[in-house]
Amino acid sequence: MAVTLKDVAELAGVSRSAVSRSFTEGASVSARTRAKVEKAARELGYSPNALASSLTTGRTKLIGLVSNNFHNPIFLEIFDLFTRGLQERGLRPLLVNLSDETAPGNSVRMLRQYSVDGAIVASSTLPTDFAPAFHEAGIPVVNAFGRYASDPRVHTVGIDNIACGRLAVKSFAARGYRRIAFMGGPEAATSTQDRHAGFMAELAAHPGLEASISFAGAYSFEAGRREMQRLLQAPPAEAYFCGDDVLSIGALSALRDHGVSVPEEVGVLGLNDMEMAGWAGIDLTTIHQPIRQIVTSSIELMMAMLGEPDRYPEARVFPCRIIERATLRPLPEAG
Amino acid sequence: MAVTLKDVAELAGVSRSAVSRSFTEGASVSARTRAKVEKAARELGYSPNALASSLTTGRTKLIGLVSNNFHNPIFLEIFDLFTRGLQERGLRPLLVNLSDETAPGNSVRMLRQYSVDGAIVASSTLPTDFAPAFHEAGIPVVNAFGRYASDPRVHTVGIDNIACGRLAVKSFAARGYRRIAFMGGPEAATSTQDRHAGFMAELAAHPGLEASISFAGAYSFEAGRREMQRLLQAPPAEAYFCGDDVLSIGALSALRDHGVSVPEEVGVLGLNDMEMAGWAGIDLTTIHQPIRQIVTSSIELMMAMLGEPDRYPEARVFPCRIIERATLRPLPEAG
DNA sequence: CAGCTTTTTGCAACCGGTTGCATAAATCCT
DNA sequence: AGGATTTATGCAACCGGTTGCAAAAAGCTG
Repeated sequence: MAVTLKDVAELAGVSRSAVSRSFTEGASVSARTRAKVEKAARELGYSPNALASSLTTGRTKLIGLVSNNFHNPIFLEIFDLFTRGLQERGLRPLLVNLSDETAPGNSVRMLRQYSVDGAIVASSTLPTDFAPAFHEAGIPVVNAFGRYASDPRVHTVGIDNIACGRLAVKSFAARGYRRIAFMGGPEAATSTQDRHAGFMAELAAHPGLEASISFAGAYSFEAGRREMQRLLQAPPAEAYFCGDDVLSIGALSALRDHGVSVPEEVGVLGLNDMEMAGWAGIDLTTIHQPIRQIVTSSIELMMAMLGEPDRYPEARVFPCRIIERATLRPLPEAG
Repeated sequence: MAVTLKDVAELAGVSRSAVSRSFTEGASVSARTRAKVEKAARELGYSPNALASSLTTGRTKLIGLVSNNFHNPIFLEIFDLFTRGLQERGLRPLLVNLSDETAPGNSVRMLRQYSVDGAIVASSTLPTDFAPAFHEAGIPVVNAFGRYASDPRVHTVGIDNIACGRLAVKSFAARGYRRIAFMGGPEAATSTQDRHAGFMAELAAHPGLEASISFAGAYSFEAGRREMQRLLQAPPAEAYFCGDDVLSIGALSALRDHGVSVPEEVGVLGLNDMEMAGWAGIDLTTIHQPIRQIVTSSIELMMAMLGEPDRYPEARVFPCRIIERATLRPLPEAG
């Protein structure tokens, strides 16, 4: 049924090695044999079996793409960038949906069985020892959107969530908000913890500010809406830093229903700058996370590791900046 | 570096076949050897190489998941369902992002090289001969969200887009709208064509109605918004059937900006019923597409085909129904 | 315990490729 | 032209598993 090397060799009247060599870049074959082989291959509709060759070459060009964020629309943008970027470099994404799993055992085992050349863990919510487990199992790994650490155990690409937390407080202060609030995502997510930590740290530097803290159950519209509804039972703060855009949009919907005007009475600041944040009618002021750069950089790092598996681990951090839209008061005019 | 069958065999003091058999369900091994083997395997941290075994068994458990819809948030929901469903059945999704490709050649070749056991083409916009190309290359294929045909060449699971077009017109008529409009997605998408055809067909049965037709450039917010802005330069219709929810949401934003009240002055009907359609503040009346059932059914069909590759092709069609929300006038009270 | 069945085991060939090595063919040089 | 190099080719072993087959071991019967 499937046509193999042998069939081509027979038709072309050459040895199997000759066929194999004709299909490998830079192998020692004369132009004449290569031509014969290519002709025969074309006639038979042959294409080499990548899996069989991986057995001897030790490379499958398979990259595990591991994630647990299948409910936040920004991850569709991220998957798009990852899959395109990997494909452009001849790599194939093998997708692993963790669902609610938070231990690495299963995915490590599975990806080892499939001999992936590497794994990209794309998540901002997994525990810090998740990605290193791949490294320990001998799988080159890049942790995209992972927690920044000054002494990373594995390659990490993302933003400094602590700095984001600080940035939020600074922006609030600069715009004259005084009673401010942190409304985080799930408390177990490392990104939430770091943003929270940054928020608190910066708060200490602004004695004039008062802050309140709460957490939503998930990075989702419903969770944000519900949490804001709960908060609105008491007099609200003047500005909320929400854990994420989709959470912010949920919060905004609760504020609107409650007849609270944004940004006059209450300001909202998101994080991510997903496509939807810029939609007319939403117009969310948010901290931009440079996902395109993070993805590109993660893939570059992966490519580098394929050539040099023991590459010394590094953390790549990208700066975030505020995108001014309509849910936060403008900065007072300088002058 | 990697630990193989041979290592385990040596440690356990048995033959390589014995080890192989210990890891295959229902093979002929005594309990005693299996125990020895398992112990040795555990000590060495062995797990069998799925790719090597695929060479002889002819099964990789790899399923190509082919799509080009990486800009419509509903596809995140769809990917979530597919990846979970496949994983639960021990299958591994190999993701193919077509970007703007519309010819099957590349993906067929690639998936053949990786000896996938099957391919799921998940798209409502590809040309009708896309999925059959996999079949012709000997790859079992299911076309999810594909065009319904009474004589399918390959397994097709989805909705009857023609019926959806009719349903839209019927709903408009029942609610007393008279000047109605079809605002489709990209004209080249089969789903757009079918919804359009259904719309026109049903229109013929309602002599009292007047209709206008237009198409947006893509299934996206921006495209919907821009198209509605264009339409609003002339007096608008009373009700629009938009090609898709995200398109509808774009249209709604243009209507709102224009000060047009929905559903009083203009009604909007979407299609898909993605999560976002139900968000407070959007509350889009829409035709529900049962994506969970479509995905589950596609996977079932794939499983069936793995056992019986020449299975006679069938089309599975799921009914759609209107979800009543706030962007269409209610039905007049019966009585 | 012999004789017959059934179960377990190892051998060896195979899956579809790659690659080191020795040899054959082509090319270069004087 | 003849010898020295360089390039091209095929053989055979190997990658990490599976599996048909025959032989060995175990189980059963009387």
